[in-house]
Amino acid sequence: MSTREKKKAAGIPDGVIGRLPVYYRYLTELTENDIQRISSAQLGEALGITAAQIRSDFSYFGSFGQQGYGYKVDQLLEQIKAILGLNRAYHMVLLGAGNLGRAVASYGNFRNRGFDIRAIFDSNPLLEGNYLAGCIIQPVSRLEHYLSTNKVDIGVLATPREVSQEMCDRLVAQGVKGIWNFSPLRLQAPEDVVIEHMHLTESLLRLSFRLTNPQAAASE
Amino acid sequence: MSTREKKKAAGIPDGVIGRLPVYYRYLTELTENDIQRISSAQLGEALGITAAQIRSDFSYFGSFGQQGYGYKVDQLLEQIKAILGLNRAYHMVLLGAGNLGRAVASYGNFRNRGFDIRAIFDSNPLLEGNYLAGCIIQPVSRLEHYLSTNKVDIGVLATPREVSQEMCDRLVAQGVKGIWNFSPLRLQAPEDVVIEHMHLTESLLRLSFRLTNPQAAASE
DNA sequence: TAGATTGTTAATCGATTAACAATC
DNA sequence: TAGATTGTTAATCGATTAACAATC
Repeated sequence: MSTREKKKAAGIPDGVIGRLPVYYRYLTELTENDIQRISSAQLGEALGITAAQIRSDFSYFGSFGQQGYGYKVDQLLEQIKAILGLNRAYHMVLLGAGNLGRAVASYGNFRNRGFDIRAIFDSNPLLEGNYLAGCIIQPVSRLEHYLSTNKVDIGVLATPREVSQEMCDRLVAQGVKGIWNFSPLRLQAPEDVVIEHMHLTESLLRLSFRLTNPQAAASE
Repeated sequence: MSTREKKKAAGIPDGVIGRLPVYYRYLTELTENDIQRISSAQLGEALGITAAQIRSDFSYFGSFGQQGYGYKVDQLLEQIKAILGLNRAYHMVLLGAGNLGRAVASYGNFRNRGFDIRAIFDSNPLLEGNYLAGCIIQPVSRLEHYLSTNKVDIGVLATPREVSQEMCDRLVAQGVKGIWNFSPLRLQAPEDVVIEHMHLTESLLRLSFRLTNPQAAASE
């Protein structure tokens, strides 16, 4: 077993997973500015990460550079896109067309990267039939029918806290493996379901903590 | 120097800061259900955290329990509220009244905890004068005047990426020490400014990674 | 070739966990 | 008092950093 296989077998650390999107965004910027070559030292300088950590992060997935040269930006970007799973499209459904749901549905930054919200459900009959981001808002009772006739990759939960767990269960029961959760609640789901939390309140409380305890800072 | 002082002097680990809001929410739930007493073992069971870690986390800030008894829920909650800085009000301004800004302004979950958005700015003249969450939308040119006559604690950035750094600079120049950043950009600011990022795209990319690399899971 | 920079190993650092004396 | 559980110390684990042989 190679070092890489050993590292990977133990699971990719959360820190690494968190930095991959950061690399992705910066490399995208570099290609937009026609920069073709970068070293781990330059990358680290730009992102506030040590060069050793960057090389260590990449080494979980392969060898993408050349000694004495560094990395070809476009090649490295392609590798990271592949690692992040960005070479395919994701079929998404949105549950909850309230303020937050509408914002997510209208958010352009991931739409054009293959993350397509293709159906929207809300329990409010007043919203039924309205258009939102190119989708007709459907009653939640139609959820199972939709999921059984469409292979959905990701369910976006922008529902009130009280119903989020039930909605999560219904998504999972129909085979949805990814949940993007905006409701202020830790969801329970089987191990093979991936849940990513976007907790506005927790984020704001961290900010509040850091404002209240300046000495605790260090972060970033 | 006590152990606690030594620990704290080295800075509070991000992991601890991240768990504090989790404790806060769960303890709030317990008080709502009139549960008055809890041990670190029970707390850990409920939150998927080891009891030792919970006690270690608390010990950064003091001794809140009693041997042989555990913790009084209401006392512990009060302590954590104080640690998180929730015994005061925060004067907030929102920059950007687009989809995301509107969602944040309308989001109730932190409004009633002393986080008050008291002014909203947008560069779009069509939005000027409209009401949003009880505030009149003002032109961005009024920002400095507002900040110079109001002590603002937190600026919420829901602006397009292109202008976010400039808006951040203008907030910081007028003494705003906390930035809640929703725009897909790492902001530059002096050390004493606390920046908390809410990066939708990064979150979605982490989800995409975990869906693509199931073996990497382990998380949560 | 000489210079530069990778990928990887070893060393360090820091966070988590286990153990237990203190004590309610 | 006996039982339970804390707060803290020591042990473990894992992630980050430094160093360097490999090599483009």
